[in-house]
Amino acid sequence: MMTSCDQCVVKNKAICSALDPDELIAINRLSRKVSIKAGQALIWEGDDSLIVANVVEGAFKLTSSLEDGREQIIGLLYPSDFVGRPFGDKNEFSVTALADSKVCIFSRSDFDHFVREHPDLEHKLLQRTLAELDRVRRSMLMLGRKTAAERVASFLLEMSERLADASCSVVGGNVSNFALPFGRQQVADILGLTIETVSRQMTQLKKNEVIALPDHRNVQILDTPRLLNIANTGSA
Amino acid sequence: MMTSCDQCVVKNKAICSALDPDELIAINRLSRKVSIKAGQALIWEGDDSLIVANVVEGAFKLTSSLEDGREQIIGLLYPSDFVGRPFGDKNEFSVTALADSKVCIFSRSDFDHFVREHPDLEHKLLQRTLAELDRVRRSMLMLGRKTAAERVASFLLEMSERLADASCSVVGGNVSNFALPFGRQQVADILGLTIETVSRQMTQLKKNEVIALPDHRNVQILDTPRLLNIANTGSA
DNA sequence: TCATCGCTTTGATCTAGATCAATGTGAATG
DNA sequence: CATTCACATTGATCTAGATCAAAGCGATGA
Repeated sequence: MMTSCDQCVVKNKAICSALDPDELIAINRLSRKVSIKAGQALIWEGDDSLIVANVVEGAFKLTSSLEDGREQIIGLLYPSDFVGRPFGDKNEFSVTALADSKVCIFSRSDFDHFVREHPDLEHKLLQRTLAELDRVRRSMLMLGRKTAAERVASFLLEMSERLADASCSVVGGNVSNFALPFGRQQVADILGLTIETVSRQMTQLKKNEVIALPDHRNVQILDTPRLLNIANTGSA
Repeated sequence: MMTSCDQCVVKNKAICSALDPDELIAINRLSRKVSIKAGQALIWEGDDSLIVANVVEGAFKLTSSLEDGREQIIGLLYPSDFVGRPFGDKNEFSVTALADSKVCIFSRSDFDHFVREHPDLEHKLLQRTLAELDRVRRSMLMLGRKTAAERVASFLLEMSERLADASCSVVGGNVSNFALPFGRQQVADILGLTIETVSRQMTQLKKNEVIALPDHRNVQILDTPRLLNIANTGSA
């Protein structure tokens, strides 16, 4: 028996990978694929938690804002990532598409029930939540205690881990190429800085030949050890 | 049949509350109560994840540090809170007692196995982890985007929620009394500020009669609405 | 009762990063 | 191919909060 889950591009990485074929058929009945245009919100801060979803394609930002418009990006979500607040009645954060995206949506109550009946799925969800908690806690150290230079360096290293294009890496070298999936303002909102400070730190790194900037979106790490050093101690 | 869990002061609030009497007997065999003196570490950043625990008595801080000694407090742990990193092989953060404390310790591998065999327990753990994730994400907004005045006000409100002593509240009033379980430096490490800035913000709030400070450890909130306003907009 | 010690507060100054203000750049559009 | 528009960079200045440096407590203990 075929389900649309069989053809899902994230079936092996999303939490669904915990399910066997019968279970996939069951969960498939609860889901629907939805397209979201860049800039469109999937979940609003303060909304009741009515849906949860898997990211299938594209990218999202998870944000929290102050009344006067100051915004902090709390996390980035890529294909196979899980979105939403299961087992809770409010969404405390907004989820907005950074690029044209596709998600596989479930009603939260359907999902909650299904999860409780499938411990392996619940286990996958727990593991993901624990990993995300580690990641968020790491960024608390960054936001609370790191300088602008340290933040930008840490950010570039983290992005290169997530996005490094293996096909571009020079054999035997430590060169790493990647395209940031968003602009400088978003970087600033991730790092808790202003756009100008981010820009200045980037040009500084370029001047010192730690990175190259072929264009505004692309980054090439030239000297990983030095970048690592800056990320952890601020000193070049 | 009696187990020491029967007499445990946190049995109704800790994750163990998901277990029935038979299961309590089983998990009891895996646990041991340990006393930790104030200032002593239970877990070190970077250690292998060999144990997990429930806090039974006292208070702990969860911290992350930079090589040069800058420290960020990532969370506070009170009785019934769960400590440690299940289903992972490294502790990314340190856990240190703020006061003389007692914990109920499990070997991580024992605990991991036991949890996987008891879905209700795993569910409790998931709910706790999701709630903690919400809390940590809220503090990312604080660390990334709030001013010193906003941080201190938010902190006092959060502490009053956690620690407000009902017996001290004036009938019909909105007065709220509580004792901070730690000194100014720790507050600074929670808020990503220096001790001097925290102190200045506190005296400012006192001068404006938003709070009273009977002594260094005790706080009395005199004007909750105004404090709320400062927490969210910075303006008195 | 008065030293001592570990905080906390207060004051003076400095600076990293914000803010304000042009200027540059490159992709999209007529 | 100019024009525009959305970002990014760069420069000049300002300021919130850090840093440096003295005092104030309020416990402890001789």
